[in-house]
Amino acid sequence: MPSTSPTSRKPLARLALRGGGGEPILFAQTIGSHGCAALAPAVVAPDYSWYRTALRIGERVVPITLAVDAGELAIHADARLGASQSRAVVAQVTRMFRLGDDLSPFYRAVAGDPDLQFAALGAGRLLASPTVFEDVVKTICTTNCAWSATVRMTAALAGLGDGAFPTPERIAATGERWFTDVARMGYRGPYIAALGRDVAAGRLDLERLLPAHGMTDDDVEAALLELPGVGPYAAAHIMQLLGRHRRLILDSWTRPTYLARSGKKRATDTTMRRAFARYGEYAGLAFWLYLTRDWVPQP
DNA sequence: CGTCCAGGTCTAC
DNA sequence: GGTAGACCTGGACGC
Repeated sequence: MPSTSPTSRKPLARLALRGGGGEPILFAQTIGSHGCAALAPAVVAPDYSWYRTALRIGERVVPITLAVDAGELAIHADARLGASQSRAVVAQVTRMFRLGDDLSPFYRAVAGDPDLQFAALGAGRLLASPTVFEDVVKTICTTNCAWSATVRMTAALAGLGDGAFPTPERIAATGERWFTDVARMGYRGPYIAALGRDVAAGRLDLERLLPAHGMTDDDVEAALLELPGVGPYAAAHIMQLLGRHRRLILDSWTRPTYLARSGKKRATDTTMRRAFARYGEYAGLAFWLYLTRDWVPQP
């Protein structure tokens, strides 16, 4: 982990910190947008000034560091790459930040909203992992356990992957005992092993859930709910990372946090959904930002 | 040392 | 379709 700014070397690429509608993107708010973004092999700088993870470019593992340089998103790669490999890095970073997504309709919707208008400065992009597979596995590792267990399980998984998150093939080639006995994932072990096998064998294509493939929210949710270990909470969480922002993430952290933020004594899931329904397709994003607005200091 | 539960899900009614 | 009970793990409690 670099202890100082990594921007001393020439970046591999620099991308505009603008979304698909020309709206601004705050780097710190994005890399600090949710807890999973900081799970291994990724590292978030304590002051949110850089973000580190590793990509797979063909057969290679390419560690990258992202930071803001002269108002742009600078990508530093700890490896010498050819032109097509560099393009692959840029494509994956573009996907992680979902630079093509246009959040400006959401920003217009929160204008004048005392709770959420802060977001229009460039918050609300929930950082995705390099692959949907990584986000699905990590999300399953958040279920029914303390956050410390999520950190432990995902760190063990990252250790399988030569520096990057392990491929489905690598997981498929690992005995199921490893997940339970070494990674200590309990009953989640068989779920993760089965996911790796199904993706590696081509029976399951998680990357098709990306917005580019034109599926409806309902279809994506149904496909996610088919996955072992993915229920309503996990599906909503993964959908947020896919840029599908309608579903509210409802779990043992968001529910009490909503009460604390709103000052209400109690609120059912239906009450919370109704309270954010006016944000339409951004209801889940509005809910998440309402709960996490003070995570990263606002500029 | 036992019980409870944490960023839930699955199976069986 | 809605609701108990079980489920790995390990840290936080109460006794």
